[in-house]
Amino acid sequence: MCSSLELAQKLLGTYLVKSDSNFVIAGEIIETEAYDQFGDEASHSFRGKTKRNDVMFRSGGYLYVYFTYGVHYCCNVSADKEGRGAAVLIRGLKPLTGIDEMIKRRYSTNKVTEKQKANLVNGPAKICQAFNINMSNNGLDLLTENIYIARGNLDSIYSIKASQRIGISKSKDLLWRFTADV
DNA sequence: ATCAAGATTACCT
DNA sequence: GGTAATCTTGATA
Repeated sequence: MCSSLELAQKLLGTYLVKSDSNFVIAGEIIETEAYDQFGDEASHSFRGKTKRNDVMFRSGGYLYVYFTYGVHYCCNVSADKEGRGAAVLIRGLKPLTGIDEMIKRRYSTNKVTEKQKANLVNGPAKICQAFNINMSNNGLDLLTENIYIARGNLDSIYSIKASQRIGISKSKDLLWRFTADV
């Protein structure tokens, strides 16, 4: 598996999919951030392996879920090789399938304003809420389980824009946030 | 044992 | 633009 920097860009345009018993929900990944063990003080893995960040140190393709601010879950895809603490935070999606289900989970109603619709999955914790991803999914193998990444329509190639990562205080200068521009 | 900070969000002015 | 909500982790003693 490639580095987190590389993976963060490769994931743009792919689909994050979760199949539950009665439905499938999916969104196209349009915003990501790379985190790495070395040279990146903002990374959970910067000070080495712990119980919490263990999944970051696995080889690429595992789901790393963490709980933060006492409220929110965020999900990442582990990157790089075994022993290297690297991952990509999924920050933004374009809703594709199972939108009603996402709305229900986010707003516990099926009637929403345009504004709410626009804010459905445009943040890492919002995605976890809409997909019902939590610590029980931490360490899940994205190759064999009910949450996975699907290759999208290759026609939809965006220009990739790099920028500063959101919500961090250290290593702010790194341009490791990637967005898909139409 | 204690404590500060946190890869966020929603709601307020 | 500011802030409360809310709790776990990791660092320090």
